[in-house]
Amino acid sequence: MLTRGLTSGMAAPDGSRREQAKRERRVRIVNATCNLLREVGVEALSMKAVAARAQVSLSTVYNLFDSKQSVLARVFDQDLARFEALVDAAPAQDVLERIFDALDIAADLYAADPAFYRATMWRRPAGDGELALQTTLREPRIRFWRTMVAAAVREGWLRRGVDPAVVGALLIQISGGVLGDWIAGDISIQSFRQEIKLGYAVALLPFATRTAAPRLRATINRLHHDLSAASGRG
Amino acid sequence: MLTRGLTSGMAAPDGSRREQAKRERRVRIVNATCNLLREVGVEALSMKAVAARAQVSLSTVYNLFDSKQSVLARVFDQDLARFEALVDAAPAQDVLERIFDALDIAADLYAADPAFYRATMWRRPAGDGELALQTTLREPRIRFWRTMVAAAVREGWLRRGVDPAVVGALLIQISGGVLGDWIAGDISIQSFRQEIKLGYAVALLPFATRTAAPRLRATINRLHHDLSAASGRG
DNA sequence: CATAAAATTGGAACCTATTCCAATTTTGTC
DNA sequence: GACAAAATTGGAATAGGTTCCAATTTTATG
Repeated sequence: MLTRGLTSGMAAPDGSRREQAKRERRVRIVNATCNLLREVGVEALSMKAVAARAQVSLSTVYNLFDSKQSVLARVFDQDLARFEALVDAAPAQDVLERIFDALDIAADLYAADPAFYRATMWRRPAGDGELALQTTLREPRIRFWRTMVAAAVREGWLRRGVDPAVVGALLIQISGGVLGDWIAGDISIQSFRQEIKLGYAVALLPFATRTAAPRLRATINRLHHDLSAASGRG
Repeated sequence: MLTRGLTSGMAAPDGSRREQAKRERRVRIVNATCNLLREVGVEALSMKAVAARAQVSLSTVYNLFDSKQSVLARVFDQDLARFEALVDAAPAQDVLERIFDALDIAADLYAADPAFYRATMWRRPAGDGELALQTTLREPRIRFWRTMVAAAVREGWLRRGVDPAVVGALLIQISGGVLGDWIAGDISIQSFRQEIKLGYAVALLPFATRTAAPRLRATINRLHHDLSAASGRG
């Protein structure tokens, strides 16, 4: 004991083979979860299957993660990071445009991999254990939209004095609601795209400056018209 | 077989002692579920406990209901019926007022029995089985709000040509989002009341007639101010 | 009342998530 | 290479939801 170095009592340093091996196992587990999610959905996703796919024992999964939930949380983190990278890479003229581009990017992702997102974003029918996920998903996404709103205020699209937290919360509520409709199978990805943009335009309008308001009003009128036509036919 | 009456092969008629006994058992099961929900929350709600409380065997529960989920669905139905009755009974001057009264009534219900609503409305952290509930809850609630919007159009608060389905969907999305925040514990019931009203006012404003718009704008300004002050302090 | 259909019941059985433990393997350090 | 700490592993054990079944009770009908 007397001769132990500074790391005594702590885990081995990050660079150690041991920690690296753990990291790799965690990655394998998260990837396995991703893939299984796509293949069988959340409902049928068992920890045993995850362990097998990751070539790791069930015990190890519980060693490296607290619960199924926390494995899924990593999956969501990865997905959000990917989304944010795509939004950053998009060639938008201004923040207002970037906001609506982001919605398109999200819709593209969902459309490209519906099984994954349906499985991922929401929870099962009844049972036992689905709220935390919502929360897990919500937090980092709130931060994203609050940042966007703050930027929109800075750029003069939203009035000075608008609280990014308040408007950001509104946006999240809408995106969550529309996402829920899509996941529940109530609406097509096409309607998703229209409804979420309509919702965002509506949520921003009361806080818009004279510069932004006409653009938002035009968006609202166009989307309300399109959606109305669709709901009329349906 | 030859002498059997018209009900052959079918369940006994509704008035029969048999059907009535079944109905009573179903009621006992739903009530037991309600009470247990309040006492222990969803997470700890077991079908065994429900059966015991309802003085029925576990097998009987599964005889009369498909799953835990469908028992919970009945609980939600009852709750919605109660909510609608309260809204109907509220002494509102006009539909616009009735809409915001309904939000207050909902908030009152939640405030009066947070354990029940937290347990009821959303689902658990991770686990297995929570989407259907969302859907179960959503459908009848969409109908409610669509009806309100349609009435608002009829009374001249919202412009003719506004599609109740489209605006109703927006309202549901907002209420679901704010409810989620409250259930997740992110906001107080006080903020809930403010956020949901703000959201509704925002959602209605772009579709409002000249009569309604000033009222909605005033509501938006007031609530944004209040919420902004709160978020600034927090 | 007798008999058949309909429900209820208790219990076994299966599948999950999660925890615990003892045995074993891997890694870090001397 | 030897020794100790750290992880992994397999398997048992607990709990809950759900299904299945055989035995029993209740209800409907003659």
